[in-house]
Amino acid sequence: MRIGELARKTDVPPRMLRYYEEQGLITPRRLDNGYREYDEYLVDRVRKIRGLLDAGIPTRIIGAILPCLGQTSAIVVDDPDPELRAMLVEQHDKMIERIAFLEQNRDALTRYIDAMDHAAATGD
Amino acid sequence: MRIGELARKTDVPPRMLRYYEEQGLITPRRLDNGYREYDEYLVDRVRKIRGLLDAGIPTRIIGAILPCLGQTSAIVVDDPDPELRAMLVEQHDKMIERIAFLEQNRDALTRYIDAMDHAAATGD
DNA sequence: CTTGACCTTCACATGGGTGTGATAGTTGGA
DNA sequence: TCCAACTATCACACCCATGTGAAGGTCAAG
Repeated sequence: MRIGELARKTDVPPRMLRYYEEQGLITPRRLDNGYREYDEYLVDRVRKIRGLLDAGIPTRIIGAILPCLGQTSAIVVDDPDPELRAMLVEQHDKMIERIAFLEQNRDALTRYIDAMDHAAATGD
Repeated sequence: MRIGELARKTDVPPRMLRYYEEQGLITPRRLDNGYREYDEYLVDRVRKIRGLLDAGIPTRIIGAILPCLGQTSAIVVDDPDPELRAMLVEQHDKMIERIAFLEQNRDALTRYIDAMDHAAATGD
């Protein structure tokens, strides 16, 4: 598919798709026109990129860990690079932290909203 | 405490503490010198701000939800503003999304790291 | 009284993600 | 054939979080 369709499917503007390409996160083929041609699997990939960006992870890091996030992890393991491993562990730990933190705040918001609703239902 | 001590305790540079103040996230008292004086409870608050920023939440939103994240939620509920409620629910939902997303990727990283370790332990 | 560590404000810079517009080439249908 | 919709590249600009440095005030210790 071309860039417009991918943009529609992922709700990510073409401008950003080109930017992610520039950052090395996606590498579409080119048609004879020069038009970018995206494979279907890139839809998922772009969604993943968006999620990671929204979670505050910069493209540099995304580029590094993206190849390791596929469900078919068995294939990719061939060079036991200790530096890569350290980095993955680091990002893994950061994610755990973020999750715990967000869970806390999610619960706090739940409580607050419930309290609002309760206050509105009983007194006023 | 003054800004330097708070900076040390929270690992957030003074520059950023002033910035958060400018954004309305913290409001320290002033000594007769003009020096900022921070209460102890602001340590936690700054840590919360950092966590939210790290999670990709902009200061504008942080300012809006921060008053609702205290553990003493019972006190603050007095005006049942429906707009506020809608916003809180929106942020709450976004947090849930982020959590689910991060959990997925955390698990993917876990699997990948395990696979690396396994590959290193058996073959080479 | 001076020095050094702290604080103040102000301003300018930078980096990353994003928006927008100019200019131009391609394509497919009326 | 021409128009509309798409695409391409390039450039400029914006917001936001952050760094950095200048110029100066406060204060405690020597």
